[in-house]
Amino acid sequence: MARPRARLKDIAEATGFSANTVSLALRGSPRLPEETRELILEAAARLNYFPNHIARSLVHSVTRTIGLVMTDIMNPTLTLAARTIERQLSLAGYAMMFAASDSSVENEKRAIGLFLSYQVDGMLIYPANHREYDHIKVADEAGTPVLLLVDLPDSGLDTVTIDDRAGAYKAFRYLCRQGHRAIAMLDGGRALGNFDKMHGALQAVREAGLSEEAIMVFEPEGHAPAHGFAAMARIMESAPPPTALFASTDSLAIGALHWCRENGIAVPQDLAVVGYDNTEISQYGALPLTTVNYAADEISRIGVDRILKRIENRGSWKAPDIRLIEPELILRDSA
Amino acid sequence: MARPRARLKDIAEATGFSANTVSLALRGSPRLPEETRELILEAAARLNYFPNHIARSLVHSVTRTIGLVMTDIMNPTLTLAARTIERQLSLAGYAMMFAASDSSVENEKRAIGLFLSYQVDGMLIYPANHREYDHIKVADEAGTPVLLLVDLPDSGLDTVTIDDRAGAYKAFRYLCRQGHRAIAMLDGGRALGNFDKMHGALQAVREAGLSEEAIMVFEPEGHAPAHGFAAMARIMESAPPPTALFASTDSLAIGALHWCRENGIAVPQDLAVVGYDNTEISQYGALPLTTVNYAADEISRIGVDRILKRIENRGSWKAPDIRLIEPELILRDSA
DNA sequence: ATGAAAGCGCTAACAA
DNA sequence: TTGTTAGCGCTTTCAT
Repeated sequence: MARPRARLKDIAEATGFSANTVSLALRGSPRLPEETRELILEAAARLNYFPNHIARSLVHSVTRTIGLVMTDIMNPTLTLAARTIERQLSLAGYAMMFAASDSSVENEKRAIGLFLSYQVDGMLIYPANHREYDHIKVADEAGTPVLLLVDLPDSGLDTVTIDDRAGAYKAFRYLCRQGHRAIAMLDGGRALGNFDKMHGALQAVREAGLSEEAIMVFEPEGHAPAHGFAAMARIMESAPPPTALFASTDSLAIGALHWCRENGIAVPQDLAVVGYDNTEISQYGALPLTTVNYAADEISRIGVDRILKRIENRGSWKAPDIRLIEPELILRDSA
Repeated sequence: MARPRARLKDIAEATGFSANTVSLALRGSPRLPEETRELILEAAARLNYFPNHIARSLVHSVTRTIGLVMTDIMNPTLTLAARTIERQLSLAGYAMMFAASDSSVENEKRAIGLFLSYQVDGMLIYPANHREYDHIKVADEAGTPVLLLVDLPDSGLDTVTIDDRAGAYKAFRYLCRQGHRAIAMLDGGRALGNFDKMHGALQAVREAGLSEEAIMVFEPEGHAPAHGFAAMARIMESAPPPTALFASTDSLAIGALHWCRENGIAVPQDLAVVGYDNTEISQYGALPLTTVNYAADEISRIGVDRILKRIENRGSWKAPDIRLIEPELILRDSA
């Protein structure tokens, strides 16, 4: 029980061949006679052998592992992204290591350091902060390809992400066209230095011929539904109260809806609500919620493709590439 | 740019010491003079050195990595579990590899094989099927500790999980006491060989002095909200229709609620709904949903603790331990 | 057709 | 206090 695992050497001794021959046989080398190979494969099966990937990695300096660093997997968008990424990697024969930063740059640094020492072949990063990303650049420059899933302006890093400016623009254009003139914007990104959605909102409001004051900005104290819930009390105290709400994530929107339900605000009759980050949960979630489709699935697929291509190219690498995917509104009975 | 990473040897050459001394210095050996250590640390920093964990793992036959295999991370319960597990592992200085089986035993086998060849120190498994688990036992017996997050009867494997029988019992006892006599049970576990919830339901119904026919069993065609949605059409066609619904996961319940909303069924007035697997989403989710608290958080914490203890004990291992956590009902305005 | 030897980057045992 | 040697399990020349 729990005897040491079989090694090449054990198979070698069991069959009378050398470790080298065993290695060749297991990898199906054509230059070995049928007979020899079968003998070895049989012994391997009998000894319950399976290869030690760690040793192989050490020889090749390639681990076929990639690291995924995310802020918080409880955010349904990121959950979906994580799932798709794992699937794609698995199909490509890569293993995935996972770490959560909880939006803390310190945690993110630690995770990246961990992954580097584990010699991952590349990393997909959903960064904690839009301003502090030197540690990410350093990793990339030291030779471990990094792909960002959020656009960090001027980072010079490879990126595949949603065009949040365009997404917020579409949401606000839609609300303006519905006649709303007082739109609350519950925006969790500002504190982390992300003003993309704000810029899109402003553009839409301006194009509609409205004053910028049509947008009432609020910052939640976190990203969970509870924070959306808490913020609503403040929001609805405004005079006059908004007739529409844009929430920068579905999680916040869900909390906001909960507050409305408890406080007798009918959605969408009394308050139109637009979320951001469409996921299965909200799609089938019995919530009167129009959302901007973050398309986490699509960026994940494209992102994995991209980084694997880069890893497999090794030396030859061109300019960093920033790919923005434009999201669409998913209309339901809201707004 | 992308020059090969610095190794101990490089620092050795840069400082004039031997690789061994450098290794000692970097690990803070007390038997080195202050001066030497500083010299070496400085050079290491200058060369941007960080340790190659792969090489270290090869020497120690210990990777400080554990593998997590789950059916589907989109299930909010499992999302929460994954997060907690990652956190706990990270605190303990372990890295986590992740793989999803999508409830396919084939995928699960592949994932486990992958993890074994990556030499993980242990695995946490949320199994795909309640009957086929030989491949899991084999891994454990071959010396890689496995901890199950679902109880597989007679598996003889270490387990930390929710007592689903007790959970379903409480849910049905509650519904019976509210006067319900026709309770639909949307149960996604049966197809996979899990009858725990069914047993709990039967017990409650019997104790209430009702016939077993008070339970109307339905099997969804999958685990996503969409499957709960689809099943509802069949469920509400029954004559007479049920006055209460028990859904074996919150995802199914969410889909069911969506169907109710689209079909003018008021919850909980027309139909009481009890879900299973309480998560943040449903807690703040603006849904009139009573749920059984799966306590994914708690089992994850206990589970990680357990497996790390076992790993660190190495040789000495006693009888397998099955720990059942009893869930509670989270009442809201439903039922 | 098969084997011997060297080496991936690191650590541990033993010398000096 | 520091260096030398051997070896973790595997792959890769290069011999035979």
